[in-house]
Amino acid sequence: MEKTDVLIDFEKSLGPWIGRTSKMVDYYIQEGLQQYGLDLTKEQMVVLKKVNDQDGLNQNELAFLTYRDKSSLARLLAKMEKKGYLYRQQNEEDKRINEVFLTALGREIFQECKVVIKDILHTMENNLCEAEIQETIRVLKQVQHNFNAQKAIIEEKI
Amino acid sequence: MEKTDVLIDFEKSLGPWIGRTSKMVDYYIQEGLQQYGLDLTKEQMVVLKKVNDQDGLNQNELAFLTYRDKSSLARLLAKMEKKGYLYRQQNEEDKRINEVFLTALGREIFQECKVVIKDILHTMENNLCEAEIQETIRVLKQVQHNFNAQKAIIEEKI
DNA sequence: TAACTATGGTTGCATATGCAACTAAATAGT
DNA sequence: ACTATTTAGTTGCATATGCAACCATAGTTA
Repeated sequence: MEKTDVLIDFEKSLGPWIGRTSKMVDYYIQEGLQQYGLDLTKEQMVVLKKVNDQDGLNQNELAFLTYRDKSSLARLLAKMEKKGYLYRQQNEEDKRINEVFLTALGREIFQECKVVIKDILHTMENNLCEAEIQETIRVLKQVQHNFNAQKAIIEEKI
Repeated sequence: MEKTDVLIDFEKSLGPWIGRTSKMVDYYIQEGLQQYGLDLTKEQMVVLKKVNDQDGLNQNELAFLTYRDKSSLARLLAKMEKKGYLYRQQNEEDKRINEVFLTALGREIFQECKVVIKDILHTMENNLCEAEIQETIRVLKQVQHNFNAQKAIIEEKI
């Protein structure tokens, strides 16, 4: 009785559906990159995209923008640097800072990436109209807002 | 010009929003479990829940139901078994199969988990009405369906 | 100037993940 | 009955992750 109760609540909640769908998206991005023969993981792709959008960001900024811990970002950068997709340049004014730039190869790889991303996004949005998509994004933004608001409340108490 | 173009498309697409929201959910679940002093990760919680819902499943079934590789599931089970939350029992008929059961401790831990889950789901759905939530779930299901359909098309070609 | 603090980045550690190669057990096919 | 194939589970390997402790540089304060 109680068991069934919880089960039903759970399946009618946003949480599990968001998680599962996200996992699926990740999987197909990974597969897409592989099919195009790109030596790049999904996570590295996210970083590549951000650096492509904006050159010269430092590691902390990039970590924030890609929703990662700075240590995790540092390790992604190290791998991508090794592959020759980007390089880190110490800032002369403030020697603590590394600014990140794409190499020519990095820019090239990203151009190929875009095709994969476009494919995935296109597939995802089959049989969905623009209004449904935008409405869903609005709900997801609200969910994010709810978490942030909750966090603010908790921190206020401390 | 082209750069801005891609940026806008991307931010108006479902993909990134689903991913970010999912990451946020994961984060708050982890935090919630920690705050309640539960020695359990989010992934272990998912497994705990499935086993609680249905005792006696084998590892392959559990892997499928929790959307994981069987190797990943095996390692989660090993950790949870070590903590005494569950045990694996070899099937007598078919000695290849391990059936998974919760211990009394496992059931107890799960009861505490439920509070955390409920809290998170409740927070997520603030300022959203039931219709919005169900509509969003419908869209997410459609996205999953689209991926499966796409996969079927590709496999057909092989 | 010396000491404290804040900030950017790295490293150790524990966790989780998928894939591929493997073992052992069960089943099918000859 | 013997061989081949399938299936359940494990293990090695490479990747990614967050947290906490750490180092070096910069900025602040006494």
